[in-house]
Formats: sequence, C-alpha cells, structure tokens
Amino acid sequence: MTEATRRERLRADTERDIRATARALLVGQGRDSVTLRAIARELGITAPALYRYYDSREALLRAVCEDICADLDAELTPAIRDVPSDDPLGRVFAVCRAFRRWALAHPQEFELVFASPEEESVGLGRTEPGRTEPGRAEPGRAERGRRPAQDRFGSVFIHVIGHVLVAPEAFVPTSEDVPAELHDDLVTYRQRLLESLAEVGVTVPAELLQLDGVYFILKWWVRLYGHIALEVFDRFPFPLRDAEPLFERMLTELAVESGFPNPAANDG
Amino acid sequence: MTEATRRERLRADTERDIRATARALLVGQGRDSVTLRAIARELGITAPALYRYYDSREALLRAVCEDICADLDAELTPAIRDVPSDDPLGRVFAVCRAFRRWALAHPQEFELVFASPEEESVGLGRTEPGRTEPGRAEPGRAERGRRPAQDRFGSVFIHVIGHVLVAPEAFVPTSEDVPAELHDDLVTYRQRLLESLAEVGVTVPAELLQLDGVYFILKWWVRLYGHIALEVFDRFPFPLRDAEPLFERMLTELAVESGFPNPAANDG
DNA sequence: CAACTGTGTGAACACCGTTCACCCCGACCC
DNA sequence: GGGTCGGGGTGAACGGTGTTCACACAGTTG
Repeated sequence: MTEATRRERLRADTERDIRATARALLVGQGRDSVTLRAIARELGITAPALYRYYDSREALLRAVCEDICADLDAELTPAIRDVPSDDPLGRVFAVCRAFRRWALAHPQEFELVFASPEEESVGLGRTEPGRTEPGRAEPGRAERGRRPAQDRFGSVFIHVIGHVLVAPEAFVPTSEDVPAELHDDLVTYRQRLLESLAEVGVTVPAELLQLDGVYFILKWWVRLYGHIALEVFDRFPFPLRDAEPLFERMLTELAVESGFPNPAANDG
Repeated sequence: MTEATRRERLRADTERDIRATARALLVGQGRDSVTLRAIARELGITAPALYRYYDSREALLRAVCEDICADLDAELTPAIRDVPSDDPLGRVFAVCRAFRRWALAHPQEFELVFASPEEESVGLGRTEPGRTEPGRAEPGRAERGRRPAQDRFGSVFIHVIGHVLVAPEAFVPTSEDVPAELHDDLVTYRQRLLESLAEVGVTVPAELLQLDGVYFILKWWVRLYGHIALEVFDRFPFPLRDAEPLFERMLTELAVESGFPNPAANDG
C-alpha cells in the first residue's frame, strides 16, 4: 500500500475529494445539480482540471455510483452482524429494514443507483465512426466496464444474502418449484453467489443453496425493491400516511413463507 | 366545446403540438434531450415562445407526464375490455401484462412517470422571498397542482382496477386481516376508488370492496411495480436473460392467492 | 378608427460540458 | 548540477442550455 508514489497518493486523494464533493452536491440538491463547475468551485480548482481524473461527467457519476454502493454495503453489513447468527430470520429483517431506512434517508442516491435505465456511453461513443469494432479496444477501462452499477450493487446484495446464509440452519425454503425457463439463469446466479462469497472468505456448502432458494431470494428482492422504490418515489396509488406498517407486514409474510410460523419481530 | 374562440383553439393546438414534440424527443433520446430549444426548433419557432404556454421546462415535463398517463390509461383500458367480463382473473392478467409490455416498450416514459422523486417547484420558487405565503396565491394553476403525476397515475390504476371489480363475482379475497395502522389510509383510498369509479359511470356496491380487498390490491401493486421497474431499469441482482417467466409466475401466485386454484392462463 | 391582448422575436445573461493551447512544477535521468 | 518529460492546473473558447426582457406584430375588441 505504502509503495505508492507521493504523486499517486496525491492523485488518489483529490480523486476521492472530487467524488465526495460530487456526492455532497447530489445529496443536497439532486442529480442535476452535481455539475463539473460546481464541484471544481467547491474544491478551489477549475472545471477542466476534473478531466485529468474522469473522462466525462457521466464517468464521474458512475464512480459516485460505485462509492454509494460501497457505502451501502458498509452500512448493511454491520446491520447484520448486530444480530446473532443463530437468528437468520432476524438478520434478514435487519438488513431489509436497514436498506429501507437507507433508501428513505438518501433518496437521491437511491434514485441514481437503482432507478436509471442504462449508463453505457450515452450519445458520445458514436462520434468516431472508425472505431466500430466491439472487441476489447481499451483493456484497462472497458474490461470490467459493462454494467458497473449493476455489478457493484449485485455484490452488495450478494454480501448481504451471504452473511445470512452462513447461519447454522439455512432459512431459505426449498419447497418451491422453479420455472424451467429460469433454470439456467438461476444456476448462473448461484455460481456467482458462491464465488463472490468465497472471495469474502465465506464458504457455503453448495447443497445448502438449492435452486429453490435462489428463486426464493429473487422473488423477494422484487417485493423488497418494489416497496422501497414506491416509498422513495412516493408512487403508491394513493398517498400513504406511513408505509412502515405495510413494510413490516411484508416482512411478516416473508417470515411465514420462509417457514417461520410465529415471527418474533414485530416492529423496528 | 365549439364555444371556444378561434384563438383558444389555435392555442390548444400548439399546446398539444408542444407536448407531442417534447414527448417524441423524450422517447427518442431520453429525458435530458427534451430541450426547450429543440422543441422550438422542431416546431419552427423560438424557445422563448414556449413560455407563453408553460411556466418552465419543469412545468412542461409535468404536462407531458399527464399525457403519458392518459395514454397509458387509454392503452390499458381496452386490454381489459378484450377479456370477457365473466373472467375477472383473465382481466387482471391482461392489464398486468399490458402494463409490463407498455413499460418495456416505453422505458423513458416509464422512468419519467414512475421513478422521479418529486416534481414540486424544483429550486425556482424561492427566488422571490416576498411570496412566502403558502396559501393559494394562484388559484387557476396551483389548485389541483399538488402531486399531479401521482394523482394522474392514481386515476389510471383506479380505472384499471375498477373495470376488474365490476365483474359478476369480485375476485379480491377477503380473508386477509389488514394492519390496524393502515386502516385509515385504506378507508380513504377505498373512498377515492369508489368516487373515481362513479365518475366513469361505474357504480360498485360498497360492500363489494371490503378493506381486505383494498389491502390486497395495494400489496400486489408493490409486486407488480417492483418487477416491472426492475426489468425496465435492468436492476435485477444478476443479469436475467428473460424475465417473462418470472413475471408469469408472479401472476400465477396472484391467481392462487386470489382463490383461483387452477389458473387457466399460462403464457402471454 | 383606436386600444388592447395574445403570440412570437432577438438579444442578452448566467450557466453548463467539453476541448484546446499553454504553463508550471515536481520527478526522473544523465 | 542540468535537462527532459509528463502530470496537473489554467484561461479562453465553442456550442448548448433555461430564462428574462424589451420589443414588434396580428387579431380581437371597444
């Protein structure tokens, strides 16, 4: 780590400062307000200097996305650790509640990460018609550049689920029959789950995570995301005074469907 | 209707042209590309002329939002009518599938309407510190201006659900117990549902729509929205080759929970 | 006819992302 | 030491943006 040059350290510092400033602007005044000139102004430099660090505003926003995901990860993980590992359902509840709380407290960041269609070179890459080859032209950046936000968030979700799965008894039920058309995708996802967990040092026996379980997780991610996004964007079909009871009831249903007949947790 | 002045008709025409052009730009090149100057260019006028019709770009976008909702309504309603009224479950399936198809075909419009935090006077109203009174200063515009997008969409949802509810036998189950904290909100929503249905000429006996049913609808809106938003934004925790089986399975579960043990519809 | 009102214009302001030529200073090599 | 080189920063500039304002013109209204 300390092998880095002085220059490299300085560069990394300002790079971090830039993203932090951008994020402060995002949180404070919304996505449209995170402006290259505003960032530069805040840092006491000029806007073109930022191009020494990021290729474009869009690239900067992508980097901010990754920072947000890292922070979300860092916030959800301890929320799990606070619950004893012999209470897997409690851990699931904890991470779901923490995710909701985070989303409500950081709506702008939630929107940027979880509700933007696509991030790949919006209207810029086509200005040079010569480079039509889809092959890996720039190995350094483009290699892992496909769907960075999704990958980054995928890892958050994987971490979270992984920490729950290491409970002494797996909580995911195995009574569902998965749709045949989803089989291949689910197998791929289970592979990624196990690999990603192994990276963090968590080894899960493969037979613990059956395909039914993966399907179960996927289905519940839909409900979790649906509720939180609706609440953040205030898009319930009618103004809901307080959506928390609805959320807690959803968790109760999750508990029931998981095979826990009498959930102990009632409110957060 | 024909009582309108020639001037008024002309004005309404260009007003419609403006929104149509804005929407074409939105569909073709994304939200950021719907620019006052681009709209004006397309219409052969100059940008400031648009201010004779809309107070700001944000106001124009709001109007576009309402147009989108109206179109969505116009697209979902016939999707229901095509299914015989003695097949309420089939109608629900039809409208859910139509909504998903519409969202996937119009991602930009879906994002604008269903995934934007708030629309109320973003950073403009505070420039004049003198008008700090929150009272109804401008009766004409501000009167029904609160949460126009939500209201507008709420009506879409209400219409859709309403047409399903007029089936000879109500399909919504009544076996659920609703959370006590949600009681008041659900009562309010049921009221709005019935009122809005009455406006369209559909009279539903009040006892047909019990509070359990409203709660049931709300819960399923969460799942429907969650799946569609995830698919449109491509934010499943892992790349899903084809999300349609997952969607169809969700509909099957809806059928089961509605009390239809053996759903006849299998794929769209 | 005159007055007024609605509609459109062109110039202007402040801001934006991005590019370019330039400059300066620290790091490196000889 | 001196020389080179390159990364980081600058200011000017280009084209674009939302928005405001004074002005002009047509159509309606008195």
